[in-house]
Amino acid sequence: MTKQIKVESIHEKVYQRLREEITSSELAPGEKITIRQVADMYGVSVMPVREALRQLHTEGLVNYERTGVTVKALSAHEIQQIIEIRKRLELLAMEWALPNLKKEDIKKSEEMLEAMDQRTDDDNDWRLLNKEFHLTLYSYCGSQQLEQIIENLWVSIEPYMRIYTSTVSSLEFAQEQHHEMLHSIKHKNLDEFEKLLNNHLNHTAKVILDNF
Amino acid sequence: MTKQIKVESIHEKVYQRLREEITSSELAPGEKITIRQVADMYGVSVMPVREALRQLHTEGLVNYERTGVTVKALSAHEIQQIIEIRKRLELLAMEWALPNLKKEDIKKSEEMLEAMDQRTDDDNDWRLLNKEFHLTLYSYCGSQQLEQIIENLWVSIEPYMRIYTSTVSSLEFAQEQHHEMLHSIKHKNLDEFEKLLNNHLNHTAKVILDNF
DNA sequence: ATATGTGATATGTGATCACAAAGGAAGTAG
DNA sequence: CTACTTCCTTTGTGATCACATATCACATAT
Repeated sequence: MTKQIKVESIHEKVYQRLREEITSSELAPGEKITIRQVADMYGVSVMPVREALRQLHTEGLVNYERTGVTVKALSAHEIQQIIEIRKRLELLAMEWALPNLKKEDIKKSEEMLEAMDQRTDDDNDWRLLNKEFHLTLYSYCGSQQLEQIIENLWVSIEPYMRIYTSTVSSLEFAQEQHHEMLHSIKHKNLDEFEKLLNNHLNHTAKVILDNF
Repeated sequence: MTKQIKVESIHEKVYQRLREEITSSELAPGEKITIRQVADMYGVSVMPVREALRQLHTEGLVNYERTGVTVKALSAHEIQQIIEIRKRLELLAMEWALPNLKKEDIKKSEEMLEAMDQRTDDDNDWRLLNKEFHLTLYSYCGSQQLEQIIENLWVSIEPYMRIYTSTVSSLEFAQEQHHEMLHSIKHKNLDEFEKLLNNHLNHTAKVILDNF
């Protein structure tokens, strides 16, 4: 038996790091990225940075322009569209996940929610937990492809979620909705979940767009 | 006024070429790709090939394994799931496209369909036209993101569409469905379109999976 | 003073070289 | 004859160098 060693290549690390910086808005939408600058900053050559940026470009997080690379900026309309797409796909994911969800899985999600209830004072913490909460539920859908698409959509609007999480009342309202959604999941009530999900995402969109 | 010159970089060309070879099954699912081999074949260095493969990897068309890169092979279940995702997203695309479709756009699609009627004897021709027919309609949806996702899904199962297009009776049946779908679009009847689209994709899935 | 042309800088792209790790082949011990 | 070890080949990865093009600044001419 060989112990699988996690060998993470440099371009993978750079990719993860850049992606984190984009989603956390350390690199703001529209900001310029230069390959050599990133390479120097991380103490690597330009090669891994190029591959990382190429991947981010394919995922739609950065734009290659005539000169330089910039962090992709979304219009209000695009954000609205992405949220609409999420409605459809996250419903489908839960549709597929429901039969696979065991009691202990739901129990785990409930605990996660309770942990989040205690973190409504820290945007950044809550934002990460929120992502984990949703994506964990969808991960039971049994489709790599669907999971991947949903995560990509999630990541692409994550820079704008700061607008959402910076409103304290939103977080507490969102937690209410989360509890209701999990309740509907517990009772395998997909129609109810659909309504709640749509409300949840409508509210998310509204808060973001009102403060855009 | 500057006349935008289309400067296509080498990695872009390699990407297009490899993607075409994969979707047309010249490179079969599971087949091994080596960077240097591709580089030599196209008379370029390994660099552009690496970037092209990285992009294809992000799109899910190739796998990076411990040694070598292979063309992604889908299971029957994955194909079924992708088609299910397509149902939801293509319905959404058409929902958004309907208000934007002008009479002349529909007229153009009708002409495309009629051209396809004459090509049911040539799988490959018909396959390309079929893709163009559908994606052109969706292109009016007004969402780059949605278009991109749909095209990616389309491309990822395209290698398996040969199974579908190699059945002559399928093509003629598909054409009937296409005419019906376009008819419902012409009359802005989204509910009807949804039914037809689902039937169309169910049939596609059935033919592929029966001959898998 | 403004506009145009020219040169310098910045930056993405491509080629080549070197390296490390994995897989396979061959040789040797039991 | 089998199994294990060793060496070589394959192959992806990363670094460095060279190049082309776009942008910007400055100078010069009208």
